[in-house]
Order: sequence, then C-alpha cells, then structure tokens
Amino acid sequence: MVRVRFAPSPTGYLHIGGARTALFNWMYARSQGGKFILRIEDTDRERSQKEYFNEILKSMEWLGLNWDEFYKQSDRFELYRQYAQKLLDEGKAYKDGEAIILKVTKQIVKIYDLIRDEIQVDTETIKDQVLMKSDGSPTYSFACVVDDSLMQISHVIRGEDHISNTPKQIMIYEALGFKIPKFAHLPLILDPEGGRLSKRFGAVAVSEYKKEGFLPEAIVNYLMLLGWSPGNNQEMVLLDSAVKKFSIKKINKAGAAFSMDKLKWLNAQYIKQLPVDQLIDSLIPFLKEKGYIHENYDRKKLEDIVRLYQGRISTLVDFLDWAGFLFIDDFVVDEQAKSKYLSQDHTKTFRLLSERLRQIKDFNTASAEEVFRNLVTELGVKAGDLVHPVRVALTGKEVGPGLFETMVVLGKEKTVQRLS
RNA sequence: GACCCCAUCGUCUAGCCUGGUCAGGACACGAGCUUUUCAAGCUCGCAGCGCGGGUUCAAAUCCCGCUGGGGUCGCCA
Repeated sequence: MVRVRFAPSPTGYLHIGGARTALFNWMYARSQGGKFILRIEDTDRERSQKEYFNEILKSMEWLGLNWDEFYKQSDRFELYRQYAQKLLDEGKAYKDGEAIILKVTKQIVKIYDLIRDEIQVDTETIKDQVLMKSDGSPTYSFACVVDDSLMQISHVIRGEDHISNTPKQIMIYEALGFKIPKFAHLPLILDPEGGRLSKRFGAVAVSEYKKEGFLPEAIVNYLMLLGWSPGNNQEMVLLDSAVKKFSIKKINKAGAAFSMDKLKWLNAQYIKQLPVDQLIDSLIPFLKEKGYIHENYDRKKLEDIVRLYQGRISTLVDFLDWAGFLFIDDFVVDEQAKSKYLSQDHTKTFRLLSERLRQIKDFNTASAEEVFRNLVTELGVKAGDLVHPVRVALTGKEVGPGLFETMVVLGKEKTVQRLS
C-alpha cells in the first residue's frame, strides 16, 4: 500500500515550492490508490504560528489537495521521547546535558532514490546527530523518521534540499530497527533568473496567487509541469488525467525556473474555457471587495460584461482593472490616453453624438454603430478619429473591447451622460 | 571550503534507459492575417544538445574529465 505524506512546517506560508511537493505526493498517492497524509511539523514552538497553520490548510484545500489522514507533531512529543530513551538504553545514543545524541558510526550509506538512483555517502563527514534537544523537543530528522515509520510511509517524496538529510535519517532508521522507505527527491523550483527562490521574488505564498486572481486549476497545472511532463506535447492538463499518467520515474532531475509569463498564459487559458457562470462566481468576491458590486447586483448585466472580457483577461484581477469603469463613475482616466486623444476639444462632437445616441429606442451594438457611422459620414471625418476619443471618454482607457459593445454594456444612460 | 545533486532553444520541456527520425511542443520574442484600438485567435518565423576527450560505422543519447549552476554542512525544518 502506497502511503505518502506532505510535511510542512507552520513557520511560514505554503509557498509554491511546498505546493508542488504536496502536489506530486498527492498525484502519486492518487495514481497508486494509496493514501496522502498531511503532517504538520510544528516541533519548533517558538517559530510555529497558528496563522501559518491556517493558511497552509486553506491553501491546500484551495488547490484541491485533499488529505486522508492528518497529524501534528506537537501532539506526539511523548512518542519521540520514548524512542529516544530506547536508543539511550541500547547504548546507540548518549546524553549531553538534557539532549540525547545519536552516535554516528563510520560507514558508507546508500540511498536509493527513485529519481536519481543510488546515492552513496561516507558518514565520515557526518557528526553525531542530536535526536532530542535540551528543551525536550525532538529534532526535525528524529521526529521525521519516527513518524514516517509509525505512519508507515512507503515513499518519502520531498525537495532536493533534503538529500543531505537522508543519510542521517537512514542511520536513525537503522538504529531504531525500522524499515527504510523509498525516497524521491524533487528538483527545486528556481526564481525566474535561475537562482534560489526567495522573498526577493515577489509572490511565493500560494495565498498571494489567490489574491492576485489566479485559478487553482492553473496553479496546479503550472506546478505539475515544473519537472514533469504528461508527454504528447500537452500543456493544459487536468488533475484527473495527470493522475492517470503520473510516474515518479519521469520526474526531471534538474531545477526549474519559475515563469510568471507561462503561469499567466495558463491562467488565461483556464479563464477562457470556464463556463461564464463559474467565472462570475469566481469574480464576485473580487468585485465585492473592491466595492464594485454589493449584495444586490444585476447578475444578467454582470454576465454581459464578463462575456465581453472573458477572452482578454489573464487573471481575475485584470477584470477589475479593465472593467472598473463599468461599475463606478469616478474611474481613473489614463494620462497617456488623455493627452493622446482628448487634447483637442471634442465637446461639440461628443454632445452631438450623445444627443443622437439618446434618441435610439432599442440601444444595441447595431443601432449604436449605425448612429455613430452616420454622424461620422455627416461630419466628414474618419471613424477612427472619433472612435478613440469616445472610448477614452467612456472608459478612461485607449484600449479595450469594441466601442459599440462597450457602449451597450455601459448602458445608454451612462454612455449619453459621459459624452455630454 | 568539504560533501552531495544537476546540465537540450532566453524559460518550461519531449527525445536519453533500449545510440541511427531535418532535435518535437509550449511560454516569451518577431512578422503577417483580422481590426475602430489593445488583447484574443490563426499562419509563419527566430532560437538549443555547456566544453573537451573517448567508445562506435554512427553519440543529445554510453564512459571519463573540465566548466558552470544548485543544495547541504543548526539542540531550524
């Protein structure tokens, strides 16, 4: 039975590297009909915070990485103490003050890694390992080994940064007489320049991506493509089909640089193929928070607006930026657009257009366009000479969807009003 | 520094195991089409096996070295 775990420490938010580790563990469990366990490694009471704990759980749920079993190391201190005592009794560990330390014997430790094959390490360079700290709490490696054994973890899938911990942990397994699980060390996610992923690189927390308007499906899709490929030149991969094709052996060995461009592209693809109703539902919290809509809003009208922008936004927040002028009257007018198209006085033409539009009975794209084209012909100017200034007057921007579609979603009343 | 891991377009990758297809796809970038603008979409294009040795009739693919990058060296996890 395959049993894997994701073991984050609540000393920080769930970041994209951790999310990918969780994802790969989850995919492996689901692909093998095994169990996915979430274990919170909160042995460091000083640095662990409830806030991080909550954020990690929420982000996991948001991404759709449901777990079958849940544990918290802070509930298990007695267990670690017992096993440390056992090693003490057997003479495999010794005390230094209150701390309990494992004697490291000289040997060549062989690690069998599913991704990298065999790795050999000479323990000559490894010093005796602290198992229990002076304050009575277990060290990371010790708690990790005890838990992985007791929880019958079959495969330890974690970041490459743990490779050098592995020989130390194998010695603990051996001292305890525990069965050694299989290991798979994932390549690390690098920042866009190929360096270490750090706070210096803006958004690292999963919750940050949620705030920026990314869809969980897109994040998950992007993350699985970092170090793994479903084959067949496929880019958009739903979790279900990825699970069917998933194989640890096919995971890459080299680190992967994070590309915001590609993530955004994927997010745009997911937004495009989302049923409008679902897109509206995803947009509503953002619109409410921004104060663009309140409890009572016209869903039909919102649907028209969303349809107009669905194909041109790459994040949910983009929608707020592009369509804000439809919800509020004191929208920001782009300075460049203003100087480019509104530097000369259009008052008279705008008034004329406004008046003609006001008289339309059935205000739709066809009727608005007809009125507009007739006026342009009458004035003897090119359509574009009026289209752009009008767009800026109505939307505050020099770019956007077709002008007449824009007028219709804005509504006759506001269109007329903004032109006069 | 020591130890460990890694190396295909700028980036993510397919191909490597089981040597022999113009090294394929995607993002980004460039051009064109479309068009009232910008996106989107469609078409086309640019661009890569880090270097040096082997092995072989034949090497991106197997072996060695170099270089480069990354990771770890905590009573943090």
